[in-house]
Amino acid sequence: MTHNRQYIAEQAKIFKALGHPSRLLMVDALRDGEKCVCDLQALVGDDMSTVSKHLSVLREAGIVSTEKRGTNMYYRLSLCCLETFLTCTGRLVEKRVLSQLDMLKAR
Amino acid sequence: MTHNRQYIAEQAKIFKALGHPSRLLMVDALRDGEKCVCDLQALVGDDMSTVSKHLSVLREAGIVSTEKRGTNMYYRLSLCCLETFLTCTGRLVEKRVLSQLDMLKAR
DNA sequence: TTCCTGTTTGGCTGTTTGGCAAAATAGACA
DNA sequence: TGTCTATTTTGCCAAACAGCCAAACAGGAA
Repeated sequence: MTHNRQYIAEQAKIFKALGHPSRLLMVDALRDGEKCVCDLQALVGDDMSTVSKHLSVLREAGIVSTEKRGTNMYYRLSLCCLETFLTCTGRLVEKRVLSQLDMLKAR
Repeated sequence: MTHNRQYIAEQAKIFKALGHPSRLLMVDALRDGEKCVCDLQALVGDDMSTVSKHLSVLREAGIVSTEKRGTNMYYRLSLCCLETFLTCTGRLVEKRVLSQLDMLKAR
């Protein structure tokens, strides 16, 4: 075992925060630079209040950080190492989709 | 944006599965080799049925795979690239804990 | 000051999750 | 065959979550 339970629980919080389609979509979008809430709202299409709540989950997990400039609040990624992992989980998803296609063909 | 929504949703499922302390604890333990359900049950301490349910979540997300040998069911990690990401989120957690300590000291 | 705009918070509802206990299942082995 | 033993499934309840609307808030502009 690598870490103790407290440690694990904190890390789980990070994963949990990433474990929602809207949140992951926003995080993914933030990979190419900061965005204001309005941008992200346009991206996911939910109610503004819903988006804001999702963002606060990401913020509390330490995945994004914020800065208010002028009238807007800008969110940017503060978890740097997503890149490789997203690539990896992406591959897993692809592999799974492919094998499901195989199963369909096999019937 | 890297992927489409379906893609993102599938990836989110992976993160969501990792986003529970017991599940992450088990996944972490599986990093040094396969274990049977009884081992994992001893590790997390929950009811056997609860552990089994957690494991099925991990299995459906494609994070672990299973093999029945003799009387036991063995679980092993099938998501290979956790290593680096866990290290990274671990660092984030550490940094956060440290800054919380600073805040405590500053009072 | 008031108004406007972008964002967050509070409250409500329906849905999902986590956990235990009990029942069901699948093999192994006598 | 029957009986263990390890695991999964089912049923239930409480707690947490997701989403919307409305209200509150903060800062800039008039």
